[in-house]
Amino acid sequence: MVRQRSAKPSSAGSIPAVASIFTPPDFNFVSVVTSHGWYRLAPFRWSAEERVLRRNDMEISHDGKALRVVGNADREQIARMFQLHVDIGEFIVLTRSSAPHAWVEEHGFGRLLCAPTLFEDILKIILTTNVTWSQTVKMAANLVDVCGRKGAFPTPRDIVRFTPEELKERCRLGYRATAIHRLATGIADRSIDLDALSDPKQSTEELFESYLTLPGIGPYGAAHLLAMYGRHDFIAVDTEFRRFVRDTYHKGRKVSDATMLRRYAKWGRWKYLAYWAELWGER
DNA sequence: GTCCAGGTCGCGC
DNA sequence: GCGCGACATGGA
Repeated sequence: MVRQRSAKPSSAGSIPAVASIFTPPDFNFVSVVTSHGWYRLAPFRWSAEERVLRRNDMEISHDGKALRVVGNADREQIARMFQLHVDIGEFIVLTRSSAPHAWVEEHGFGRLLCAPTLFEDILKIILTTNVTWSQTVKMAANLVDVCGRKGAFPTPRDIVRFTPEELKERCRLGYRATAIHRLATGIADRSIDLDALSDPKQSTEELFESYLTLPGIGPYGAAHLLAMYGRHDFIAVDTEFRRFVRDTYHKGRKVSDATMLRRYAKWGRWKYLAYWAELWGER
């Protein structure tokens, strides 16, 4: 057992590194963290009171100018998580002339919280398909508990240690276990190359098509993945989008997807973010 | 028991 | 290309 009692960090683990990572002027920490549901999925933990976002191996806060990261502060991963590389300037300009988006600029809305890795984002998107949110939360927690190491989100190698049946049974993944196992296997044996798939030199349309080749990822998931990449040309059409547009603009009447999407055409490469802002502002 | 949830896939036409 | 049913799970 550990007999360490002092406030000093245990000698077994290195002293936690502290890093400061500067953020763009239009960056709003709380807005990004709560931009969508990811902060409620393991291993993320969010304390609204402390304004601290935690994962198994890091603790992140913001002092107004920079992110303060205690623990494993891989800069590339931090930048990915908070979309620090995404320039939302053009979107902000557009919101100034749209009444439903009048609050966006002041609130600092525009960046979406991502996982440190594309793999984690893909899995979590699969976990959101055709289930209730409460089940998504449970499946993510199960994946971390059953397959992850020391509270971390499982890597492809961690997943491949289990059979699809074991994943289904122990993580309660349902039929999603097949796609998740195939994805992990493909990455582990290099038949799926996520870096090549998400090559930023590709056009958004090409990226979309690339994501569609991934097991468990259809048009909804591909659009969602693009958004995590800061590209909002495609709206992830799902029951939530249909409900919102139907109730907000069509008095609850049924309309085609094409009609719904037409409403956001004027937003150009910011369609999904524009819709997401409206949905977000509704709360 | 039935329906459905921030869908995806494979099949038949 | 497009429509349709199956697909695990758990809550309403």
